[in-house]
Amino acid sequence: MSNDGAPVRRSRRGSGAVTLHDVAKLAGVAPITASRALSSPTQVSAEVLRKVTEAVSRTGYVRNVLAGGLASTRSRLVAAVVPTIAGPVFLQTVQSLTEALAERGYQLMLGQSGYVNSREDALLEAIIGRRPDGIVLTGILHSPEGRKRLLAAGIPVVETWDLTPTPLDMLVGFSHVEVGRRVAGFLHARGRRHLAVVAGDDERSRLRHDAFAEAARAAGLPPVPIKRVPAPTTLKSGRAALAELLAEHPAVDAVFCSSDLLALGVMIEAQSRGIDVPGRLAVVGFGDLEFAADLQPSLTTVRIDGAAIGRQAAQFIVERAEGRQVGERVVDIGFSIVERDSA
Amino acid sequence: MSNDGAPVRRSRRGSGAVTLHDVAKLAGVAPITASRALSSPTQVSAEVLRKVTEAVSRTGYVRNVLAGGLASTRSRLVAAVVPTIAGPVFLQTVQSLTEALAERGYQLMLGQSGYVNSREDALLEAIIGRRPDGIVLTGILHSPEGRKRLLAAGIPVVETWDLTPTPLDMLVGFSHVEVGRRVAGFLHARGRRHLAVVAGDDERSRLRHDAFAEAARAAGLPPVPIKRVPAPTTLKSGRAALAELLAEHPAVDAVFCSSDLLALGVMIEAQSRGIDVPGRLAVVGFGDLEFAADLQPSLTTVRIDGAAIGRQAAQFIVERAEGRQVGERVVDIGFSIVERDSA
DNA sequence: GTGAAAGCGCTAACAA
DNA sequence: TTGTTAGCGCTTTCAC
Repeated sequence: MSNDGAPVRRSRRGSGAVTLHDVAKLAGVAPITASRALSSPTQVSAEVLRKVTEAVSRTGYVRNVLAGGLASTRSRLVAAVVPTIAGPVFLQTVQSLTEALAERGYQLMLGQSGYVNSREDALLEAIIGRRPDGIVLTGILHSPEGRKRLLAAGIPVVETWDLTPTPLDMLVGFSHVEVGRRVAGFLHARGRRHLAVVAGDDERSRLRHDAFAEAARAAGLPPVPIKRVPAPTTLKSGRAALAELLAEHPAVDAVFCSSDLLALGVMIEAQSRGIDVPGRLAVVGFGDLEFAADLQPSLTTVRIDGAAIGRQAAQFIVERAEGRQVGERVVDIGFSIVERDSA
Repeated sequence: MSNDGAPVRRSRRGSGAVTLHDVAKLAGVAPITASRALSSPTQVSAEVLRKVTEAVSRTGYVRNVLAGGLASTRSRLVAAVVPTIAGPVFLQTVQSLTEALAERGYQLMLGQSGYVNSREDALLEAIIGRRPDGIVLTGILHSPEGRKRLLAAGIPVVETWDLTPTPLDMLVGFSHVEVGRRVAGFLHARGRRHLAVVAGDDERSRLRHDAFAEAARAAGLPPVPIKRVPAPTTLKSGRAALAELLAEHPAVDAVFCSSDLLALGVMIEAQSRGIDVPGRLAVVGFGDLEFAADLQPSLTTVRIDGAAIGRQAAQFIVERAEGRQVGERVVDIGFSIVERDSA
């Protein structure tokens, strides 16, 4: 032991965990070599790889991604911002995003912006502070300053669930206007004449329903009453909205709802009033949530492939982070009208 | 300019973003002083605070939390592990957890373990690699090695949604056994004699339903048939399960479901067969999801305050991270039976 | 109240 | 293929 006299100045700092240095020492190589053995095994000799692998498993070493991220300016962290995770709409997207990222060694950090933009600033600060390799935005960012900050931070941004005319950066979505038009045409073609809307109070649903109303007008149908309910939408507000709607517009024979949950509420209210669906009233939902097919009657609805949105967003961000240039930066994921019994 | 001769070796590394050094220089103080102005403003003079604040807003500086975390060995990151986020059960918990953490300057990183434990190892590695200040586990961690690794990493762990007899560390939950007993008593007291169960295939629901069946037996009721459906539970599987159940046990007059979604499926199937609920069949759900109160008939169910679980978990972890010792490390959040029309 | 020095644990850049 | 050096951007420790 060469501990002769001089005090062993073991620093009190640090986590005390096994570091790459420990592993390297045990394997008899330089730290950088151990690092390479872990991140690009093909670049080291078989012998080194073996020794390092063994040292890792003997020590239980787990790489400190924070330190790695600091050194490489790549955090392998992706932030997802949703209004709230509690609405079932974006769940599939968040789920598939998490999975697709995890498969490639990235993690998801979750941020909830709420439906008001008060917390948005603090949220952005928290996100930018982590230097994520990308941000996935669901729903449009409210404030122009927010958009500016994001751009200024140089973080790749994927906006989803909409096809905005002026994307910040990358975009995965579909046309809400087209949805509105197509559903109006669908109902019109099936002989419905008194169309109505029950909708959550958010930007995207407004796009759909303005287009819906406009298409109805263009087809020569009477004006479309629109009942707005606060976001997030609930079964309860669907029931209440139908009650109000029928009181004011008894002739209504078709309702387009901005979510399947709302549609379920409308159907339950109709049923409890003895109104036949679809005989007397057609109901169309939005989202094709898992329960839609199994309702009685089964729900006709607009299907969005939320999981595909998540996967595509993950791919965009990973490609960008790894320096591969992405060709097309806007993807229209499309939608389809799933025709079932309720309309 | 003292740029005489010697080349200005500007490194090509780094993100190019504004750093604390830039802010400090602009404010005319040392970096450490700028750091203090930002993290503990009370420790610097008013003058310094003013200058630093101004420099921050002029440069648009956002602190690099990765670097801070590396230096302080506190990442201000908390990992949440759920089987899948797509089931509505844990949503409230994840939502309130995210919010409660954000309020205290912590962020949530989301991990999905799936209902099989194949991905669990990779997930744990990814989590530990980020050196989170805490982990919130929902549902028991499957493998003993996983438990060992977590403990070895020295990361505070909060287990939720259950009251395991041998907690890893901290615990926020309720007794599933007690739920089963109480619901059995509830149905028995209302004159039901032929109890049955429709349940998702997970550990916690098994606890509830074994206790439910046992309580029924103890009360002298006939054996309780249990229909298991794969997790995650769906409306569809609820419908199918009731159909099977009635075929095999036509006398059944009460069904306890392991989720509200399952209960909704059971109710819809009953309705489509002309079986009166609650007259001929009582239905009890689990979770008190937001739609439960507005079904027709409204759903009697077991209410768990998922948001309270999230808040308490956040508090546990933050207190631990900030060195404050937590007194009681196990909290029983309780539950209640919400009596509505379906039973 | 303020600052200088020394890392946190890792990887980019350059060299051999 | 492997190693040396010099940071990444921040905060701890210790001194004034």
